[in-house]
Amino acid sequence: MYGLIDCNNFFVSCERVFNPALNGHPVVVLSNNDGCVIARSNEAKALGIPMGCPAFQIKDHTDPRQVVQLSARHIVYADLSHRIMSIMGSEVEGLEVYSVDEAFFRTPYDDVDQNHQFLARLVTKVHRCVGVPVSIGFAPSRSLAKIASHIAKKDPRITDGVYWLVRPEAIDIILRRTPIADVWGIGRRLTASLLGKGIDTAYKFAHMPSGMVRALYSVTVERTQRELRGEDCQVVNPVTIAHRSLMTSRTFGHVLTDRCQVQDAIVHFAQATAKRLRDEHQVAAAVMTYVRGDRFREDLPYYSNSCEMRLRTPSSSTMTLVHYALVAFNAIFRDGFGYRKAGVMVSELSPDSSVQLNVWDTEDHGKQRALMQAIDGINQRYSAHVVQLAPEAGEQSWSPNQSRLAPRSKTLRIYTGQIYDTDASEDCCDTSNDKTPHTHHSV
DNA sequence: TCTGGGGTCCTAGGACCC
DNA sequence: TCTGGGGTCCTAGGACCC
Repeated sequence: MYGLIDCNNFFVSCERVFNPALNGHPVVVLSNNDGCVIARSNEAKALGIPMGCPAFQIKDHTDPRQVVQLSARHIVYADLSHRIMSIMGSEVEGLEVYSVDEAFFRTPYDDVDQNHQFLARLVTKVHRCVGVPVSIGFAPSRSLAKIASHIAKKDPRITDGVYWLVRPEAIDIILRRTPIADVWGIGRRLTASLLGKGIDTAYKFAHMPSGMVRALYSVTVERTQRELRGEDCQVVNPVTIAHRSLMTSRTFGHVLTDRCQVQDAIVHFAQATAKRLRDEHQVAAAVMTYVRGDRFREDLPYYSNSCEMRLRTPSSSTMTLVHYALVAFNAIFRDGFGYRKAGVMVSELSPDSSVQLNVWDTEDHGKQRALMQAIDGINQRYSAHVVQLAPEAGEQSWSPNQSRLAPRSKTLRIYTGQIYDTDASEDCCDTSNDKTPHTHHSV
């Protein structure tokens, strides 16, 4: 059987770890540009604030002064996630980290009650050690475990945070109560299509003829259907497996028209992507740059384009990737338009241990690799951006807005040996969101 | 005034091959 | 008048996820 551990209101719960005064209040965490709501506390959900709600629309749902709005601090969330996954990894077999706040695993026992007791203790342990509340569901398939974990989270009668779906009669009852839109893998388009055919519950979907599902939709949808019938056939690609592509992109704090400013951003994104690639010990055979205008501004001409470059030899060198990202950028940049977002993506990744050198390639890859290792080493030893290839102005014109970072007094806390200092300067609002937690000393 | 940032997989259709 | 039948590979775009 499969279990799914799911953190409750994850980003909000992380903020509450560092500021317990937030408990009991409606709290939302905002996306990178303080744009939309990406996490809500139960109190915020009760006020009717939907997921993905643009921040400026919160007032449509409630008095915005009632709601604590916080800029996201993904570095902090990633660290807490890592702690939770470490605990899980040491307690269960076959942990598949599916996202920052979710992981599938194999339940350790054959017996349902034994599993239940074991997992209830695990819920308590994670909460006690990390401070983040979690829920666990378990069932014969991952899709059913997902439904079970939602029930564990939502139903207040489930006090120990664990819910299981194993007996066929129980599964039928729950599937009849589950709206088709709540099924994992059934998004907006499929929901609309299925509703049009009178399929409004997970139960009706599970009992459609398989051949019809396959013919109307795709193998993915058919797999989802089989999962609801208790068959284990979902192919999960956990993030612990190597990425197939990596992307760095941002919405700018405001519309940019100057070529140099957008180019600065591209250089920054390419550098960041190259570093992540090296951290994963992978190389890329293709680099794509894209730019686009502001899709919400109807008063400006909209332009959007992308260009992909193939590398002669797969690489993770910052110099190489920046070079190709800029060649692509120069191919698509047009004067006279406003730009609101841009990004760099690398794809066709492979392990860096097996780079096949191109006969016609004249670049010296050995030297580049040694240089990259040296730079990464210096940056790791000192602070993140001591050595950079391209000069970057202190204040980047494209920096996203992040005006709602938790105040320093609320974030600087000693936490099991680490000090988080997410807002280095007390007076000015530092918009850089790349601060890493520094380990100053053990406590 | 203000609308995120990553990822994955699948399918259809065209180019090309024998 | 009559105009094959498979294959494979690649790409763009759609749909989904958190």
